[in-house]
Amino acid sequence: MGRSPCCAEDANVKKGPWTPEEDQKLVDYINTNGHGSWRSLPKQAGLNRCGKSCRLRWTNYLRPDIKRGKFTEEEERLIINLHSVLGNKWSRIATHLPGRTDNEIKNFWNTQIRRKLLNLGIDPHTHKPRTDLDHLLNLSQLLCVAQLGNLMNPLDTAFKLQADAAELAETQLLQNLMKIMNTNQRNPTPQNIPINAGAVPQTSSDYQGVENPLGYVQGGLINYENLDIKNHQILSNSFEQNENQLPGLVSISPEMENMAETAQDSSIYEAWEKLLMEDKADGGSYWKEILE
DNA sequence: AAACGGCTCAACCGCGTTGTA
DNA sequence: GTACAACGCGGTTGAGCCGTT
Repeated sequence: MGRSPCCAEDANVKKGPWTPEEDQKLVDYINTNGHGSWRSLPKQAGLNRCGKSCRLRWTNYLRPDIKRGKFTEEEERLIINLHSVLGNKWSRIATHLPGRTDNEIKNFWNTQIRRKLLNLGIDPHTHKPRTDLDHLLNLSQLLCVAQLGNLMNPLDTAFKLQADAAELAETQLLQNLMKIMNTNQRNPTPQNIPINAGAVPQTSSDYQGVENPLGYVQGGLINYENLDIKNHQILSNSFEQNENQLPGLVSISPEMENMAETAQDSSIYEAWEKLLMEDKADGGSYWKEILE
């Protein structure tokens, strides 16, 4: 079934940034009459805009309960946790952050959180450690530093921190490999399919506990706060606590999950090969020992 | 001071969903 | 059950701001 494009009947409707006068008209009208039908609102409010544009302006900017200013750390944690469960369901995420709009959260995610996670070696889509080659380029740099660090005074904290980061990256890679090995050894049976694969929680009780951001972060998701490489605050204890608890919490369709798994597997093998080559070139036996 | 590039965020676009006749 | 209108959502765009060269 086709649908006519929004405002197609009136090609002369204004687009682009709203003026203060337009804002005032919209606010005055909604305060007096409520928004009612967005389609008919612009005409009644004396605005040369389409209803969609009015709705967006109101919900994302003019609504009185909009919270302005920077996101707090608490909000940031909550967004990450909710995103790990809900994916890009920005409006669903926004319902848990009073005063924040889906658009605002989406922008915040795309411009800041996403980059932060990438820098920490975490895939922002899966919330799992990255295993792509770009990341491995950084990894090999870290490995060099780590090896240097071993030669230096162990009390040299800057080197030690970077060495910790390298070790963390290595362990995460190893963990992924182990996972793949385990998966490949078993025949895929329906019991092996995660119960929640492809399912998006429909009620708040479906992600009970997620709204307790601290509990969730400490319990399952990588505690990226403690991995804040930028601020040199890697806490190896917290990693030890979490290293066996990297849950597949992202809800994607089974087909997508299979695709992602396959793609991830091949890049992990490539990464693995690269690390072995490097290890061999260094005459080391680190990975051999781990495997044994 | 000017040019440039990166970043932010308001706004738009297109599609899926829902409601109604 | 079908057709259509309206709404809502997520992805994308682009103007403007800001820092760097």
